[in-house]
Amino acid sequence: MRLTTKGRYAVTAMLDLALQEGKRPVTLQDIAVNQEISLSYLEQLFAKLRKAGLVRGTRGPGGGYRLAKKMDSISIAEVISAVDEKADMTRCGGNSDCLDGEKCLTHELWMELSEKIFEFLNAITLGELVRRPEVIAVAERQEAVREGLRTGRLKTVVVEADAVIGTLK
Amino acid sequence: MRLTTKGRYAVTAMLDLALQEGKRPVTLQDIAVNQEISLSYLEQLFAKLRKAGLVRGTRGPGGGYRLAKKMDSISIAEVISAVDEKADMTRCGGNSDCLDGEKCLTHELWMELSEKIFEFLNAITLGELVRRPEVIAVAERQEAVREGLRTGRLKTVVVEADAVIGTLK
DNA sequence: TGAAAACCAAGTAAAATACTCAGGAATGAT
DNA sequence: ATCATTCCTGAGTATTTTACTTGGTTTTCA
Repeated sequence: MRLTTKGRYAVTAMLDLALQEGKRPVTLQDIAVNQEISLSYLEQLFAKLRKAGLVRGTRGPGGGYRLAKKMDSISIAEVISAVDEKADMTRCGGNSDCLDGEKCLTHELWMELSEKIFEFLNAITLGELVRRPEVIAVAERQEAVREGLRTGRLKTVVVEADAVIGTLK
Repeated sequence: MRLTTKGRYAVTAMLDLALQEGKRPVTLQDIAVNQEISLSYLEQLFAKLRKAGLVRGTRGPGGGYRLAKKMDSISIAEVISAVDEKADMTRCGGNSDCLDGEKCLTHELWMELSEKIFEFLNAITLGELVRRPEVIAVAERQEAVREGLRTGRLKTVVVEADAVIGTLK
């Protein structure tokens, strides 16, 4: 179980989806603006999430992404595994032949730690996160912005922000 | 607390030192051969370990490295922190202003996990590892090889291995 | 028909990792 | 004294991963 910003991006995006569950599908454009992740990068991440059976996309206007399973049965570990192709790790990648066909000195230690991390992340679901007070608080702030966008009050700001992002990235 | 092969190299090398504690100082050349890590890379890692006050080097023939503290008071977390310059992590690197000066959705989750990993690794010392049966087993095998080297029985093999490593790396 | 969205493939810039190379400086053994 | 051994230092490099860009194609609603 590796821990990178890539996995974090995926979890954040999935959480965004979970928070909007029940409403219309969420577009990647929407997530890109909200979580400040590049749209094309999100597309790549979602290709993997889709292949892992975690999300379903619908095309065309009004389309977007939805969770493919109940949010209470999607663990954080699942999400991270979906996007983190289990890079070789060079040594101790899971096989016990890390050093000349034998276990290296610290083999058991890393396996133990990896197991602990997995257990921790596997015990937490998107559903649980959605119910956490601090997540709700952040989500409400973001929802206010989103609402502003939809009613057109902040349209100008967004177009400008979009232009800026376009020039920056 | 990041987890990379770099940190693993460092822990493995430190464990090697701990296993030889009480005998003559261990040379990096020795570790390089035993753990199959490049000598120059080891030198860089040990520069950091030294700056962190974890090892002491003595120069000249018969020199090498020794632990600078009791092995029971050196935690794995300490070793990893010493070599892993806390790369920015781009988001959620520890500061709570990961997204426009505000916490991002999953901020607390990552902080919580990071804390858990640290606790786990901080609770394990080199001393404990040295006493683990599986470590002792691997160490004994490696010690046999080392012994062979010193008595000269395997000298040729080593010189050859060295030459091969030299051409490969 | 056309815009909005997912989908797809290839390429790229920046950063981190894992080294190499080329020395210099201290120290023990001869 | 000199030499081999060892630590120590700094600069450079190859590879990999991350994060992103570009430029499309396809589906679907209106």
